[in-house]
Amino acid sequence: MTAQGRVTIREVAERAGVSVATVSRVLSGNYPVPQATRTRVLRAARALDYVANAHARALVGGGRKTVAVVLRQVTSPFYAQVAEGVEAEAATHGWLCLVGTTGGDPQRELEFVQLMREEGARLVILVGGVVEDDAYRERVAHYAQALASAGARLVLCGRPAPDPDIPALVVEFDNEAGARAITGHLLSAGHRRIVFLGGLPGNTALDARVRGYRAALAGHGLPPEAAHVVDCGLGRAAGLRAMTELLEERPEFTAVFAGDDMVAAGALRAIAEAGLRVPDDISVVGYNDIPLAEDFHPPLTTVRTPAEELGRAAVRIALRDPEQAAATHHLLGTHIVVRDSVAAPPPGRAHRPT
Amino acid sequence: MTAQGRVTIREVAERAGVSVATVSRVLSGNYPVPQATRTRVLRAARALDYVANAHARALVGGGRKTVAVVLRQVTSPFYAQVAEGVEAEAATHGWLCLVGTTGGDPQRELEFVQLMREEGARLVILVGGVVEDDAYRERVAHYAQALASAGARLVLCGRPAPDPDIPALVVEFDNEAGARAITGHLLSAGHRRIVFLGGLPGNTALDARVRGYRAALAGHGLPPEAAHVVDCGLGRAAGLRAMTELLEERPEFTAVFAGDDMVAAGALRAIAEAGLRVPDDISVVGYNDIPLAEDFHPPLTTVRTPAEELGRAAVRIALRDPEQAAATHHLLGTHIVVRDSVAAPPPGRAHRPT
DNA sequence: GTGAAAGCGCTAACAG
DNA sequence: CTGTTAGCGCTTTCAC
Repeated sequence: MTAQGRVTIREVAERAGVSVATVSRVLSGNYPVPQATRTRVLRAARALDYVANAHARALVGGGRKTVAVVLRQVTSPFYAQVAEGVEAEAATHGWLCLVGTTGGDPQRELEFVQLMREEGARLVILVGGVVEDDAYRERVAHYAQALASAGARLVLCGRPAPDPDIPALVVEFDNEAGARAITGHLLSAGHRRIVFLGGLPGNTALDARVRGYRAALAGHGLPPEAAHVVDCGLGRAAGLRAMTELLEERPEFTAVFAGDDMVAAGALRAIAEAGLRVPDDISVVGYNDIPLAEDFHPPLTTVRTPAEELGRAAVRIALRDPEQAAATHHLLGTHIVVRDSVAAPPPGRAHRPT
Repeated sequence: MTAQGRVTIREVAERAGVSVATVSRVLSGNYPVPQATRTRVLRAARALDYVANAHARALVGGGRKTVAVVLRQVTSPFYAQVAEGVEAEAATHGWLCLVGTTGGDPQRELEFVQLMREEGARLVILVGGVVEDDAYRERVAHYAQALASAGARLVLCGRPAPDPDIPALVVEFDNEAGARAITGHLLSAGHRRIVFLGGLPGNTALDARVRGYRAALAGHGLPPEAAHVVDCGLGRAAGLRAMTELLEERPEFTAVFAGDDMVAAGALRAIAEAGLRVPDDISVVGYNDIPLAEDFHPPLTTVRTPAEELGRAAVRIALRDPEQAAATHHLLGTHIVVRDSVAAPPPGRAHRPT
């Protein structure tokens, strides 16, 4: 059994001396029931500490609405904030929130989505950039179609819809604009040799940032060769390693644009270990403005992506207008938060040609 | 309906030209079925993209095992790690993991536990210290009893069992020992005026740390008045505010023991804003060793509490030996990780009497 | 007003 | 080997 000694509606009915139908009516509260019986039933339920069986309820149709979030990991500050946003907004609407993590494994993602179909989730939210290959497109198209045919909806947060007529709602940040802006900030400070640390070719979020970075460079009249992208991927460890190598091999840059704040953390550490100072010797900027970015040394100038708002928006939009929401694309804005990790390049190194 | 167009087992049966029982049997795989029919059924299920209805399954007994974690918030690095541990261990066992957040509100905690009872969760894990008052004790006793009578189990992570014979499993860190050790570390460096920042009277985790702090002081032959506990509560903002005030009013201390790493982050910032340096002017230690603690300025010396392991242990122990596990108390060890935020007190201030 | 009864989709006897 | 059937706990017509 689902639970050995669980109290059922029948026992409540017996104790209250009414039928199960009456108990159901009282508990659902969607049907007029005279005050007298009402209290009798309530008292019985209270006494037995009765809780309804959610599965039975779901089976017959009145189930609790469920939203599922799928992320790579909850320990990433950024993902955690998105999850919190989803959870908070879901709670607001009285929905239940399921969280699943995949560790970045497409197989586990698939299993989890399958599981959510079984559980009857009405909303499945996939969070985070991915490498967008054919396998991905096919997989997501399948999710969307399967979910849709069961009356559920798919939301992609920060990852692209594989096909415009796939019934999926896309909500993401304007990565390209954000990257363009922060690169512009570096440019304005006088930097010309800026390396982008943390590329991840195929990953849509990172690719967009790289695009924005290149666009800003070009917009400033710099030649395409001025761009220097290091494809080390994300994470503090990657940033630390890549920056260390870069410092040894080709230190002819004055600023670093890290793919996200964790990469920036690693880069900062590498620079410190090399005996250099930020921002005096090298300027560094990040992306996302995670909660502890201002506790880095020095406090990090970065792009603020309101992650919790992303999560909230995802469920809000999906719930607000189901029909219209499908197959639409929502872009959330970002802005720069200036702290202490950017300064003018050191005198001898500014404007130095390639 | 639970979902408009959801494919049911009956449709699969029809398409495969067998009975629903047969379909159920091949899908469950717990009953011998000849290869021929087996493939026919599988093919039909595949073609229809059938997924079983988890609620119907749960209703009849074969439901998926579910574990629920309840935490204050997922954006706290520490809680996030615990949640990740629970999720990972649950996934290992093929269990589903539900995450609920309360924002610290007992009312929401109660609602969530109720919800988990409805959902038929077999394991409910409450994470994080709380203020232990009569209301709390009563509430938890009720959870435990209700869960137990439904064949489910309650696990308290980092919070005390209200009563030894309440059927709840307790798994937590030895806060007192950890606090004693790190205070000892400060003492060994020569500090005698150490303030504990982040007390939260009634909160069992913090109270234990304060006890460890006092014990270490006493063990070093210092009088009880040497202890100075600032009850500012947890969080970066609290640490920042409290430290700022402290620096203005009573700067006669040489080291700070922050209740956790977030408080330490705030304290560090306050000290920097006051124009003082860590560890030259003031030493600072934290608690928990969150992932970014080494990116603070300076890298923070702190107590490592393996949070993910706490989460894993909670489910592992609960699952391993249900009978024995109930009403037992498990203490997980911690250790100091030394980084750069502690030094000897500045010459003029060491050993200065009260 | 309230009860009896028909399922929701599935599994597990129990027959055949 | 496979089909029939009886529920799991609940909501919801449909009668009384």
